[in-house]
Amino acid sequence: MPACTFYTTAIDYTNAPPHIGHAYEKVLTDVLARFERLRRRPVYYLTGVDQHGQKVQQSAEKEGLAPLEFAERCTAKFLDLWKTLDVQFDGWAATTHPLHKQTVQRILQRLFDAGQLYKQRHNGFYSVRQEQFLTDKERNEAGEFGPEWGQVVELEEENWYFRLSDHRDWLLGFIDSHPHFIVPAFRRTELRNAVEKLSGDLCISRPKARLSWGIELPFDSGFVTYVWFDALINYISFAGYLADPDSGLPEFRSLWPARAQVIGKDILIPAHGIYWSIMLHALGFPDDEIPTLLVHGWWNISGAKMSKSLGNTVDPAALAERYGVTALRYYLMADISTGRDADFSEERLRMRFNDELANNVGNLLNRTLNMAHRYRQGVLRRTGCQDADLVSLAGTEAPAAVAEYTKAMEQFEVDAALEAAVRLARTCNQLIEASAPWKLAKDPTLAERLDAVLYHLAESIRIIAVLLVPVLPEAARGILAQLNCPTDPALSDAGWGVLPDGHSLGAPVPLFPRLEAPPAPAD
RNA sequence: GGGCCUGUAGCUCAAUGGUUAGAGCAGGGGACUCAUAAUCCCUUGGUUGGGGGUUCGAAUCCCUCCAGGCCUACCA
Repeated sequence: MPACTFYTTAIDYTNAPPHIGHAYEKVLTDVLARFERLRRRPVYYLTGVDQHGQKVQQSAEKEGLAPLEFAERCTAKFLDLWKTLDVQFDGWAATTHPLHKQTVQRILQRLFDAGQLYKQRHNGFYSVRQEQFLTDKERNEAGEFGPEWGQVVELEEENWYFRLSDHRDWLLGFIDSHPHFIVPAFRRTELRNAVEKLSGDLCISRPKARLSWGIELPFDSGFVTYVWFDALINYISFAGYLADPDSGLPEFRSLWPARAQVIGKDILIPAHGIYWSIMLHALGFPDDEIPTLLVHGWWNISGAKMSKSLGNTVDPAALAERYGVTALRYYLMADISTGRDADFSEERLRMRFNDELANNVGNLLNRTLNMAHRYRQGVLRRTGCQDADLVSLAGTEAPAAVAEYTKAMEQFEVDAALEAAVRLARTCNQLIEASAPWKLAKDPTLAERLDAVLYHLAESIRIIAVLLVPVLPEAARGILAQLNCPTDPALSDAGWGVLPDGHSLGAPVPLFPRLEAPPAPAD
């Protein structure tokens, strides 16, 4: 076990602006990392951008920019978004970084020295316009390459290959003996079937004449390395693998293996499940240092896959602007079951925010503080009251919620974790109705019961706030501030009975103003 | 063509092969007043996509069909 919990995300390609899927993955990983911080465990969260490759080179040319300039401009959009969404990462993996290049070249040299790479001539049909080789799947019904490919020539080209298929049997055995390699489990089946059919090696280079925007092979300057040995390497290069001692990068041994590498379902096969795991194996990583891949699903737009060509992408920055970061983060974490797909809907975003945060949690805080001030000048009293409903809340329901929450978070099921927290709030609202503090306040003989109810409510809300910290860092701090509690709690503070006798509560200020639907466009 | 996933209440989802298939929201009825017209209680609603099979027992396992989604398709 490494000293530090390490999470990585896929790095985003700097060819197009971020959409809701990018935001989801980074927020999900942010929540997992913040959960570790809540537990006061060391954590390192690495995310970044993939800046090389042909599409960046082409897009840059189109706009008359140098590739780096184009990539940096797009990178800035991602960085802005992460700041907006409170995504708090520790390491930033930008593949144009010199230290990354250095590690990539060291790794390539190693594999070259170990005989894992070889050069081979390939003959095929090449589209000049699209700058790519064509395979039979590009042929149309007539068995020909259509006009969309422009001029197609038969071309012979040399390239470098990685001996992928040598490791096929190892990977099959590894998948079989490591049930937690892929989360969720059904993706593991899918991967195994794909590996069974694996044949052939992996082309890892492009001749510079065709693609110059990349990292040069250290043993053959006529080529740059293609995406796999560039982008995938970020997970270890920025974690300090093969780095010089004075590089300023983290100590690799303290991070590796990652607790989970968070990726989308589209890049499990073949990129991460096959190429990446075999790359690690070929580099000499033992089986217990091949990290878990946490494979998340997609946000679809009314059932359809989101894509630029359909024009149905969702801009996360605009959503954050319209509804606030709290509502957006909550929705992204609550309304999808980790690993599965979900339908994105602004209506559901508003609904879940209003029902669960405004009406349930927010209003609970608000009414509790109001009653405490109205009946007790905001001062809590710990009493010896042993009424069954209160004993049950303190001894059973609150601890059960914390336990359920913790278990769910450890299994990356953020939606289930949030549900546990929200259910505790619902229990508190029920307690208020059942105990009717406004009636207790009228009867001096029930003063002790009133104090006990108010104390139990405040304690429960405090615990709920602690549980909400990873998903809603700002809002949780807001709740704790109104309770006059420290705003950087640990998970251990979610135990019962932290508030002392005589504790003064702050003034109630609505934290989750209800969201209204935007006016219908007048078209 | 090969593979994987999904199909359960109007919606979003739960249910190690084991009581009468549950919860939130929405809908209907009622209560309360501390509160962000919030909350609380009661309630309507299901041939678990269809059809076979295994079992004392199936939403769950097997076969098959239907619908939707995704990956992959001798590979540079």
